[in-house]
Amino acid sequence: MAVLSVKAYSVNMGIAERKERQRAELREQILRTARGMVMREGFAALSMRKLADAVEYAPATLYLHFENREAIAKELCVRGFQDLLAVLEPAAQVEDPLERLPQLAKAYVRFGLENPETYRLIFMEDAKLSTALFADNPEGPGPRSFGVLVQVFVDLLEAGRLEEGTRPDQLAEVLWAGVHGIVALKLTCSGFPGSPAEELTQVLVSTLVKGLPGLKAETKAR
Amino acid sequence: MAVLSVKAYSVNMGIAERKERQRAELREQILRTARGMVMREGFAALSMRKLADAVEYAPATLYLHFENREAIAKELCVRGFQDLLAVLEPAAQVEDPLERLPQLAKAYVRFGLENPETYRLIFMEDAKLSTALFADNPEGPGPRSFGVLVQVFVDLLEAGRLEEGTRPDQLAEVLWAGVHGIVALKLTCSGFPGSPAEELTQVLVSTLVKGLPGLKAETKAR
DNA sequence: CTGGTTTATGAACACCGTTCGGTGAACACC
DNA sequence: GGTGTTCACCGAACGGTGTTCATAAACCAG
Repeated sequence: MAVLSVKAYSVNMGIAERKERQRAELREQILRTARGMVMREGFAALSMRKLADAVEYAPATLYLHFENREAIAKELCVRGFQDLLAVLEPAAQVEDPLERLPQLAKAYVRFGLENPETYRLIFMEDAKLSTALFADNPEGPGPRSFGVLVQVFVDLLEAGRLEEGTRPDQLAEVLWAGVHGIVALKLTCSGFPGSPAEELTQVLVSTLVKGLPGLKAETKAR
Repeated sequence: MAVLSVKAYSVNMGIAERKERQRAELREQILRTARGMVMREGFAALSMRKLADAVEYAPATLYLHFENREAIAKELCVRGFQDLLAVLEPAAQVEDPLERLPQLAKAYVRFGLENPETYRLIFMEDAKLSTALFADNPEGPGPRSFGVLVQVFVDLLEAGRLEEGTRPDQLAEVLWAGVHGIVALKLTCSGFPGSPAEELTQVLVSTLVKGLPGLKAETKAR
């Protein structure tokens, strides 16, 4: 009886494991397919029916794995953000903060321009999506990657190279706004012909660091 | 006969004028209603059917005045941009460029946060929409308002207060990216709790102008 | 083999943007 | 005044969307 029970238990577990695995596999396949469609045609072009067609299931089946379309978007959001984080990682390793800063900025902008649809999904689609990255989990990927930016200024501050009382978090947020602005404008206002994003990134960083080049504060200089 | 034809002509004109006027009025009413719906519930919630209901016409009638939904969006885009321009106008009048700069930035950010749905429509919805503001007309409202930003740095440069060879257009674009980034992040990443937008704007401007506060360039400061 | 649980689905609902053929009223001409 | 024409307007339809639900099939435990 006890033995039988153990056997049944182990068999159950094997079957349950396999089922669980298959379930996770299908979920993964759905996400992979969805990701491909979003990267190719943008999130707006991702329809549940086309997605179901692509994975060769009925549309209703998708709802056994995701609450709705937005849940898929959220998941893709998280994964896209992880990719962004991965791109930032190498730059974050640079020791000198003043060297690290332009590298981070450059990597960020490059990611945005090279993965436009992913970037749009993460940062430009819906406020509810980025919530999954920031508000939901306290130590989620969102705050963690923001921490990378903050660290630049913390390091500068701790080395006594920045004025005391300066707030690293504010500087980081401004930097973030700057690089995001560059990416967002390039992605959205394609009609406006400005300088290349790389140049702008350089100008942004160097101006943030050193201020306006050769600025004379006097009102009248003559 | 001649008189009759003149009379007919004048009557025709009167009728034609009235027709034209009524046509323009309806078009305007559609746009006003659409604008209200967008400002209240966002562009995504604007449907041709609801819009038709609101103006008390059949959906098909809307297509007698606009090619499609996107054409309405484009028109709303242009009008929203004019509002933005109007908000920027007073700040643009400030004489001292170094005083004008923070005022422009402040006005811009304020507009974005006070008119979130309008701002989203203009700058975050679709690349095709902003095309109507920039690429389409060479001296349209888009380039004109960008010129306001450029002017700040042109003035500084012409007064000899900026290093020669500095490119005002690039600085203006960076500034634009900065304020746009602040607005966009606040609108989209509402889950992320950062500093208030006004503070960020101040930090952005002062950092762009003066550089990092008290920065020491030496790698080792001890 | 039986009963119950999980998994998948077809059909439906309520929307959406857009098109098209028809209708009726206002107009122009004789 | 009668007649032909133009034109704003609309009902209905097409093909699409996200989502739900009852039904059926597959599976597995006892």
